[in-house]
Amino acid sequence: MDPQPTYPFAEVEARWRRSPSARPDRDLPADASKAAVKHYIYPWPAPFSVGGRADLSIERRWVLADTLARLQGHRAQAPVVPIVVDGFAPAPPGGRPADRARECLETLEIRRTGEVVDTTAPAFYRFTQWIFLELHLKGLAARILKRVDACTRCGRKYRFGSLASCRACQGEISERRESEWWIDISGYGERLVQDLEGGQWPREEMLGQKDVLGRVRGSEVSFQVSRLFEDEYAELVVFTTHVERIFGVTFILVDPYHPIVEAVLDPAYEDDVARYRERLRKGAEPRISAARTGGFALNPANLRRIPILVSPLASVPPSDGAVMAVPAHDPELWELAKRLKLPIREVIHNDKAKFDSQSRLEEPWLGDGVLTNSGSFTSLPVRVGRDRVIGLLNRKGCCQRATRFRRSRLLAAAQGVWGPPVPVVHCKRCGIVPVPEHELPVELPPELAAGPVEGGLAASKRFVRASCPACGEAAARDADGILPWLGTAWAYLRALLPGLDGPVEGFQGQAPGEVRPEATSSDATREAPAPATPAVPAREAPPEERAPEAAQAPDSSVPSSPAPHLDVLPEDIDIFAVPSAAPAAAGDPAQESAQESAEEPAEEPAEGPGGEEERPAEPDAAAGGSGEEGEGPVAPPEAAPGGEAAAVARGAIEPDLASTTVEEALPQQSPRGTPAKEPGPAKGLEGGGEEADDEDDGEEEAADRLSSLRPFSGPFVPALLPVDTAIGAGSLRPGDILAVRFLARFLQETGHSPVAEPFRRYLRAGAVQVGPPPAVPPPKSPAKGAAGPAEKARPGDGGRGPPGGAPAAGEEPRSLSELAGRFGADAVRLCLLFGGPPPRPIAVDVHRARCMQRFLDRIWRQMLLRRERGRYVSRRMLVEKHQMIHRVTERLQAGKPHTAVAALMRFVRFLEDRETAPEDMDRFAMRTFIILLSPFAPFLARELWAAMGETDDLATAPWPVASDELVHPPEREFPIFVDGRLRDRMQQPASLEPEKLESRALQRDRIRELVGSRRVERVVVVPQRLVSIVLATEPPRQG
RNA sequence: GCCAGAGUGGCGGAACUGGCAGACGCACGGGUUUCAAAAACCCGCGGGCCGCAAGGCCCAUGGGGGUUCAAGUCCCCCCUCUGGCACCA
Repeated sequence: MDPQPTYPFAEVEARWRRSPSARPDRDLPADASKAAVKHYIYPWPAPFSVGGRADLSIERRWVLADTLARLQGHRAQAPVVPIVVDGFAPAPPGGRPADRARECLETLEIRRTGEVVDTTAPAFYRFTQWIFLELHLKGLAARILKRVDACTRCGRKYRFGSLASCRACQGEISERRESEWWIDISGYGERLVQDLEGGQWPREEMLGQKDVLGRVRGSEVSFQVSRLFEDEYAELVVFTTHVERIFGVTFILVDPYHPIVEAVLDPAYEDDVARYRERLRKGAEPRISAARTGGFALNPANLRRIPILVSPLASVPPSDGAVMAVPAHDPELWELAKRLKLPIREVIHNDKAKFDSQSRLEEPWLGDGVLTNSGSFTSLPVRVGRDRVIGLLNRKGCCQRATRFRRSRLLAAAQGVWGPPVPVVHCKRCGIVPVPEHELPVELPPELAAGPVEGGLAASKRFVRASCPACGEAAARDADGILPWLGTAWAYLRALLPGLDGPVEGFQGQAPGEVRPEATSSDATREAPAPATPAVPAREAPPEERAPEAAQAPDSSVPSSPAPHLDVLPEDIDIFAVPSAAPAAAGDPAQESAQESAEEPAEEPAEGPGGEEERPAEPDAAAGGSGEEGEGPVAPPEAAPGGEAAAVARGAIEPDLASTTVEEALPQQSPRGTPAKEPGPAKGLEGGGEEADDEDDGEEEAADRLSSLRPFSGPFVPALLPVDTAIGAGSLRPGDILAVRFLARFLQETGHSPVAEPFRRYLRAGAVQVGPPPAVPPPKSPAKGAAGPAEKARPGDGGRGPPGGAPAAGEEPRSLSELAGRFGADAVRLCLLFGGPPPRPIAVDVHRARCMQRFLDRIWRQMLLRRERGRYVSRRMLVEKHQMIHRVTERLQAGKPHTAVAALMRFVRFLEDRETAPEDMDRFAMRTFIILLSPFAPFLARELWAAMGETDDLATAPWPVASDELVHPPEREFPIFVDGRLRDRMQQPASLEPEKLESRALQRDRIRELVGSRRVERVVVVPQRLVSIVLATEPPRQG
């Protein structure tokens, strides 16, 4: 035989790439109503880093999407497959990701719909910002100032109060404030959980999301609280899952920074609490500890006065900063009570518990039991008691059922994050003022357009300087960056709105009444909003030039000038100054040494100055700007002294768990805590922590402020949503998906999107590692393979033996284009599909690519051979063919492309079988095979198609349908079991009646022999399947 | 610690609602071809036992119990690993 012909992929690909009809991408049709677009496949946006990557995870998603889309294409549909590149994600910058993505798509012959969407394009993030504003106006997004501890040496950040010195470099820890924007989703939790059931979520994803949301059902109990010698009462709401234990509550713990502390703290205890806080911060206090506040609460059940203490134990979820302590039934509280000599009162009795001679509990009882010491509820079982207690307290008006969610907020923007700027302005007079819609986008300054820069937005003075859209006074732009998820979370809508790049009514920047004074004029990119290639004028503001503190900061343990974060403000706008009368942090210089991190800790986003005092301060205040650095007209004022200390002194104490300050309070941070009322999402946040029981009003009011624009209202949006198949990245955490689902709900509620659930089906595609498996895991092989093959494994031959150590040099340096160049695009596609089940991570390497290439060669040969000789089609061939159709179709739709490929391979194997004549495959069979092949290996398929002389368009050739009759042939083999063991088989008509199957089975020689003289006790016949014979147990002679 | 998921040949992995375990691929062994090698092609390939052979039997889906005519699949206990949560989103 001649040397076996091989598939000349290079030549074929070149030919088809050159062909004008081969342009792989397409646009949404102009007229939606005529279009056959019915199917929407959405590969999750991803960062697309530039340069050699050892990771083809995105390509895997794209190929999977493309393969599924091609299948639909054969079903007379033009599926929509947008490609979105998330440039803001923390990927190494240094190029135009969108361009590289385009190249890659072309290489792999992936069809996309429309242009590659880049989240970093101002035309895109204009709407990210717009959505952000909608969230803000609806009262869901609010700004919070948060304390963090940061290492003064390496900049690493830690939770406030958690450490005494840097875990990584032992450097000194100092407090710093950071601003963050959070979205309150507590009102959406219930629906987010419920609607999981309806969707086609893989079990794992569903559980993950539920887990992240962390729904806890319980009750809220309000306690009257007061200072020691005062009669004035305030209210404290405590969440608990065990109301029935209310009679056992002997004290109350609150977070050391809980706002209620302010209300109840007795002057006599002020020092104690302050010291306690400080000791906690330094790690000098154990977790199980507490300090008295001198405040008391009234137990509504038995009207006893119980002390209020501050303790970190109060912040353990699901509690949100206050717990009613029942020490008798909680180990930690038990220990605390013992230490502080607080009373312990048994309320759940069980004889199994340990009691001392006076029948007092000897250790906390955690199990079940009946209520005791509980007034009229005594001796009720816990379950019953709970309902009764709720009933009682409810009548007293101090208890209601409540649901909490562990994740009730989403981080939407933060200081130092590289992302679209938060489109608001901070004005001394008006507070937080949204940038008007028509001024969107608020573009990134040029030095930040291409990638993150140390110090972030706040470092750009020109950016920060602005004027208040409301009053026209000088103001400062918010310097926080919006997190990547918010951009990608609406990208599936963007892809259906091709016009969104251009002018959109209501959004064009240069509207008549535009108020944008000096701040704008210097900003080059401002003028050209649209698709914007922000001509980056080579970093006009090198980071070094700004902020002298940065230079002095790195290792100085000396507190630098307090709060350098104000250096970004123009000197004449002293917006966030704190009353200079404030006790200037006198007490505590250490707290003030906020400073920038010179080097970024690897895992934290770039972090900058900026961030201001909470609460737009009273206008009369002025903190001196010492004007350290007079670059241009902008002189950074000196920071307002005593940010934190002053705040504390004024009593503006962080309401959230220990470490955050709300600027516009999120509901659950109001002193009362949050009643996360089920049905009503989107309570107004405005007005600080005022109780929003009149939700309707709040909502209406908010609605008034929402945008009247409907930019997302193209014809394709209702036609194609929800997305039919979303292909998520393996790296997506459940919380990320949750965020997208939340946003979808929000957009639906506000009338911007027709669907609340964005995805009909969700597939996850795991990571792809390029190259050979990481290393030889040494512990693995020695035990078993010691003698045989392990010894013989030849390490030398071209990366073969998987455990054989490093593959031959020269083989391995790889990239997508190199692989595609050596083995062809189809082979790479197959690698990505065949590598394993989508959710799992796979590897792609030269060896695997070659295997796929070999498979393509085998196809090539068979098809050439049969094109010459094929004449007829046998029944055997038909059955094989239809089984292949059935398997490929079903497996591909099921999201298991690797088994679909296996079905193709199986068929090819059948063709190669000796028993299969070269003549046995007619033209139709070949057509069918090629069509089935084409979603997986489009180049080869197209070449074969042309070689067959077919002239119709392969891409839209109708997908074959498997005939049931042939998939399940009329004659089949029935296994026969005797006593549960496979003993014989017989060929019989598939639909033979059970009775006949039974009798024919019993008549078989082999079965008669096995049965012998024993009695047939039972025969189980499964029609279409098998016969199972049960014999009576042997007569008991050898028993 | 809490919650969830997964453990199948030497490897990646198949197996629809309980119904012939190991599809497909790799690796490995033998053979054909070749001066030789690569490539290609053919045969074999979970383990053990009986048999010259055809063939047959037994054991095998982390371990141990159970339900069933029948268990990788369902139930209980245990072991191991992974993921999520708990200190961050």
